[in-house]
Amino acid sequence: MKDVAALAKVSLKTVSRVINNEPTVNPELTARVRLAAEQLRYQPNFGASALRRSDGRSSTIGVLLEDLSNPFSATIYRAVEEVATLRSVSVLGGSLDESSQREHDLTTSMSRHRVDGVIIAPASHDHHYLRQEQEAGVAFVFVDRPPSLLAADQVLSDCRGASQRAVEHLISFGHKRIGYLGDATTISTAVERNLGYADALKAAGIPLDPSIVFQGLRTIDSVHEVVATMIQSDNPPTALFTGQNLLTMGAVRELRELGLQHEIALVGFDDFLMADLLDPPVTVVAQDVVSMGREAAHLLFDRIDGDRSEVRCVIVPSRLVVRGSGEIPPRY
Amino acid sequence: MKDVAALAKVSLKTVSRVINNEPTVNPELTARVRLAAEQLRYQPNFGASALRRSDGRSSTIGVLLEDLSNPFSATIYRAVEEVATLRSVSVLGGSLDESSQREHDLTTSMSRHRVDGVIIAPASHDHHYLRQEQEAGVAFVFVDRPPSLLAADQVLSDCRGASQRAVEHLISFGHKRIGYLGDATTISTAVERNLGYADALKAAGIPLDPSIVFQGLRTIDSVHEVVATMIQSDNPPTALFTGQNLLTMGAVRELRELGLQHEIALVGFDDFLMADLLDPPVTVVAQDVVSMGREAAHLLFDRIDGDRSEVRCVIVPSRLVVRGSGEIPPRY
DNA sequence: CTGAAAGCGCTTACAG
DNA sequence: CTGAAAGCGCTTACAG
Repeated sequence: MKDVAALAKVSLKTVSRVINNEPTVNPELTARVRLAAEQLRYQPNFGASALRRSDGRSSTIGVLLEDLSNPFSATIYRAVEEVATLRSVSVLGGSLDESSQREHDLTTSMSRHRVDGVIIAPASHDHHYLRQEQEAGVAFVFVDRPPSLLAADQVLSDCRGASQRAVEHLISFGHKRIGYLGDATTISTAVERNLGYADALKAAGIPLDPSIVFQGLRTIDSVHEVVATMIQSDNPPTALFTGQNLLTMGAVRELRELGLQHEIALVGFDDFLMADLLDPPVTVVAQDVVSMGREAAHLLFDRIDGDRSEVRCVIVPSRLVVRGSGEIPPRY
Repeated sequence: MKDVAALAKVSLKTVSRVINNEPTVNPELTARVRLAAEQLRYQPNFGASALRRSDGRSSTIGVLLEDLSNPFSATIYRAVEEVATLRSVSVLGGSLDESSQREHDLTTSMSRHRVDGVIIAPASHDHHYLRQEQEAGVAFVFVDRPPSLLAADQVLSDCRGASQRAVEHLISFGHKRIGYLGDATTISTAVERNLGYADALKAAGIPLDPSIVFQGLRTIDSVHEVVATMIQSDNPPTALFTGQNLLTMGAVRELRELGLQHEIALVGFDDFLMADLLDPPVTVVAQDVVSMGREAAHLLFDRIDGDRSEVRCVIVPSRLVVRGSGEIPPRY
């Protein structure tokens, strides 16, 4: 900037004015500055600018999700990026991998980068440590999972209600024995989905049988054994409800291997690519992931723009996508 | 930092030494500084630190890919993040969407953030504009697609050779009439894959028939019409080679709709989730995307660490995954 | 409308 | 081993 000022024969301050598009600059000087900046390929230094600005804005936000390589996180990231781009805001991304340690490390890193705000799908269950940050003016929006011990905006999908409707859908086809496969119970959405399952059974007067409820499953492979065990038991389920993407894929695979894909009904939580091309096509609860990301971004930027209204909680509705696997009647 | 120094009753410089883990500090002072920092919840300011440091390092890199919500880009991002995390480096992510404009905007933004390096899967075909940046010390590594008019490290997958082998695989089952579906010819990998297709035909002495070669396809939907037209022509292909993920899925869907999924052979470039569970399971060329991301990250950090050796080009091998759809013999 | 001085939070270069 | 001064690239607050 010093060099630009020298070349354009104006003061530093005038260069600063031109760069920041302040209106009160003589057009001739503006032209001279722009030319000089062009010639020197001058690029303003965001960091130095943020350091001195009174609002301290870095025009950078953090997006901390479970795993940027999984389709759910990737879609949220992209939806946020879209909104951020419109405001020329850069995005620092990070994957938490269900680790509280990484959550701490990455939020610390965000704070050292002096981001204006953070969108987070948390791994930990105690967020009071973010309180200082919030008070220091960093906006936080929780997405997919609510904050614990911290008042902050959140964008969630209706896991419990949507799960209940999905299981009721199975019940409406005559199923009374519905197996449940769910993720780790440390994950709030997994708990919600399990509750929705229980709600549906209760509403239909079906007793909950813990021997066909499996939680704490995390991968496609972990599902295989569980499904095989359930199916080969004395009193196997006639339908399955899977609480997550990868678990659904695992169940599809195992049912196929057992040759039971047309005998045992299946409804999964979370849609996935090609679900409609499998045999049978898989009925799922589809979350509106793009809306979740977009909503979270809008909330965040509202806060960054100074919205001090009380904490908001946005629930994004999910819908049941009927394709075939969930409409198989019970075998007996 | 000023406050920490005051509370610990030491100079600014001593706080700076403790924060940066310089060894030459009296343990007692170190303890006092740490305590004060703890009490004040002091977080060092990366930006201010980078501004003054002699090496100017920001401990931030940029990762600019086609679309962070697609599995290929997301996997690369994640692999890079993994390596960056080990070095406590933050990652600014961006999606280019095949737009040269966005490529310019985002590289400019990276440069204003004073990133130490950029990993990029470019959209444009002229990268000489990055020359200044390079000379200013910013490392660039191109991934998936080579740079044009710029000398820079690159990590590519063996598109041409792998495509040739895939088409030869079809030929080995007796196919002589193999349709080609490919992405926009402005994308270098799409061109390479098409060349591999042509190589295989040539090596087998099969004339290339332009009436069954379709390029410039970008989405699942765009494929439907093309496949239908080819199949319903007087002289339809007995096999298809699809040059990309989404095109393969589109072809699977259309063949299924035409009821020809067991009649017409199909090999796709790029693996995808559930490909093995379709009927028939889909034979694909699987790129080692994680290795590509990891290699790119290692190259980048080598450069950031001062490696000034000549430009490197890493080719990551792909492999043919035989599953069923590619082993269907010709109908006639 | 323009500019000279001060200072953001930090590290460098030097003196003690 | 410790600290006072200067300065990174920028914006603020003020004077003209």
